[in-house]
Amino acid sequence: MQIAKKYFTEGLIQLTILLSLIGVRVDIDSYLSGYYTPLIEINLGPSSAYTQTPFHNLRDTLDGYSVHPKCPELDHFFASRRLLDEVRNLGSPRFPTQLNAWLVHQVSATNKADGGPSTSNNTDTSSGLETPGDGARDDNEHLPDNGQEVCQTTPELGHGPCGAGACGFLKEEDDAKVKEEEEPAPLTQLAHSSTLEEESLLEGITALPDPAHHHPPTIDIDQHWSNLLSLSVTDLDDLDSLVTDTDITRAISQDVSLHDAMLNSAGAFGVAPERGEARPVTQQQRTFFRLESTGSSHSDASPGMALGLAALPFASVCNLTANESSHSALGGCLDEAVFDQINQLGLEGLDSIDTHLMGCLESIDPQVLEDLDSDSGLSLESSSGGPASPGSSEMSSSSSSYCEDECGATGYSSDVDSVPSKGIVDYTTTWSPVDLSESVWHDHSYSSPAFFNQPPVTLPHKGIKEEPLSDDDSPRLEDRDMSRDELRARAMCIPFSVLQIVNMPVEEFLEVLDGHGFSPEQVTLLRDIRRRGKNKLAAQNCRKRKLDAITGLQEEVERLQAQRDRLLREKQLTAKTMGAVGQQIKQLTRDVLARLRDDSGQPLNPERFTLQCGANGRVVVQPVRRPAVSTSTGNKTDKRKKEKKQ
DNA sequence: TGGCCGTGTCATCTC
DNA sequence: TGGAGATGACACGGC
Repeated sequence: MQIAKKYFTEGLIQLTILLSLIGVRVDIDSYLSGYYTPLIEINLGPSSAYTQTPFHNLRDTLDGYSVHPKCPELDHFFASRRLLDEVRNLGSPRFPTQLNAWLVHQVSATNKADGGPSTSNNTDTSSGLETPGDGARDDNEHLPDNGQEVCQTTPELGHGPCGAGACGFLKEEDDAKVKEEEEPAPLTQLAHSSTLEEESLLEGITALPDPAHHHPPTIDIDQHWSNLLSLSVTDLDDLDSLVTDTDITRAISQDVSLHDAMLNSAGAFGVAPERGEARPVTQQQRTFFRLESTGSSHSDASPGMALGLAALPFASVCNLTANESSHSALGGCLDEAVFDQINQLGLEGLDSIDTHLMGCLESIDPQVLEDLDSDSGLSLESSSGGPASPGSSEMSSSSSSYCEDECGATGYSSDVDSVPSKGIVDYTTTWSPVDLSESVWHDHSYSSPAFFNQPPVTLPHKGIKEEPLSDDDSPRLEDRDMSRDELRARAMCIPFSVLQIVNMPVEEFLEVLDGHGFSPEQVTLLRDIRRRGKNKLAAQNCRKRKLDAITGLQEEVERLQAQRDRLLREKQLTAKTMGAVGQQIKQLTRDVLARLRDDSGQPLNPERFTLQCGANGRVVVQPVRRPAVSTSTGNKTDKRKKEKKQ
């Protein structure tokens, strides 16, 4: 249960950080303007298709900076786009409004405590966001009544875990808006948006049960976390029931937003809802946990997995190899804790397998190796298991440097259907030298959003492929499901998985080559596996970049075409304007000259005189200078014409 | 059955 | 000099 609490808490921390980050960087476009903020790295790390640098590389850099050293601009561009997509995918676009509501509440409390003006930066943040969330806020504003009516139209608030407490928030938001219209919001409040939103989030979780009592802004966050951590086993076990009792019937008709998820999560944290339906709550819970995932979009988490898994023994979660939802539900929660366990495993136990290795080498069937070498169609992915199979491999079990889930490239993934969960589990337990007695679940696949969107592993042709076999046929089935490199490595009794070989740092890889007494064939195979694996990742990223480049170029073409059309229209308009102005000048010149008289008292002939405006502003009447001096070419032409006439 | 697409792999280049 | 990444090209399988 401690583990579950830890995961649960870490998930909350991640979600809180995520929300605060979103709230801080309300100007999403700023990410596209050249900033290279840690936020990008944070979001880029676990999910970027271009960040195939494992953690062992990131840990030696400035918090993961220089992720893509060879192409930082392009990487940044893609990372920014990815970040933008992630922010947009977080839920309905109303979440900034709700965050602002928390912020308003917090600011108000702060101001009350400080005796300062009760203002809000709601306008500032909203104006900077330019998101549809403003529209949602406007919808609330346009309601006939505030307060209770707002509660009814925002079921996630009114009937959620906090009840009137949430209404109090919105009321306060409305009040803040009224005050905001009266006096400008101080810009300095923006600087506190991150902290305020984090505190507001915590406050929203813990203080919601008591709507009449608002915690002061100086509330101890540690106390909140202590309260959260103090949830007993029964509390956690009852979370599902609590959640499913929540009445969010009205929320069914709405897109699940970040705010929806948060409020429901708050309801799960010890607030007994009054009534409700199970399905929409579960849906929102899924969204909630998706938010705290590693940036991937698990769209099909299994109902009931959200909080139920938190109470499961960790090993049980790990063994859900065929259940993608397990990863989607608690992936973000588990990752960090999982890596802690990964770090504790290490490669120390590898030294003890040399004896076993030698024994295996002696038992290698030469024919097997020959068959393997004759096939170049290596399939690294098939052995990795992919994100669809959480129990993919034990790659990260040797050290944190092998964490593929957190830092592996999220490029294109393939062969999910070829991922044999059964084979993987057996693979990790039968021949891996690493102690996996704890059944640590690591997703060592080349994590990809496409992977997460894929249905669970039970694919049709896979089912056809897995005909019932006797126990004697199981090894052959595993061999068939494993990738060729895995088979090669297994046949050569190489005590590392493909992903281990691919993702371990070069220093460790060289140490492995030197320190384990591998034969030259084994060394060659290890190098080939590593090369193929890395090249596979590189190819995936290369293709991804290519597609993104094509998309970017298409957008650029469209933009330039629009710009060209606009410039052409401006040109035409300018020409028309110039023509009109010229006509006006001519008319004015004629009028002026008609009013002027020469020495003989006759009006000036516009054909012979014109008006010239000098540099000093004086207007001077000048005789029209006819082109008396023509070019030599013109003279020649005239002469020729004359000669022809003659 | 041919075309398209995604993917893995190899060869090669560059850093 | 070797490792790693990038990328074009090719093969293969699925649709």
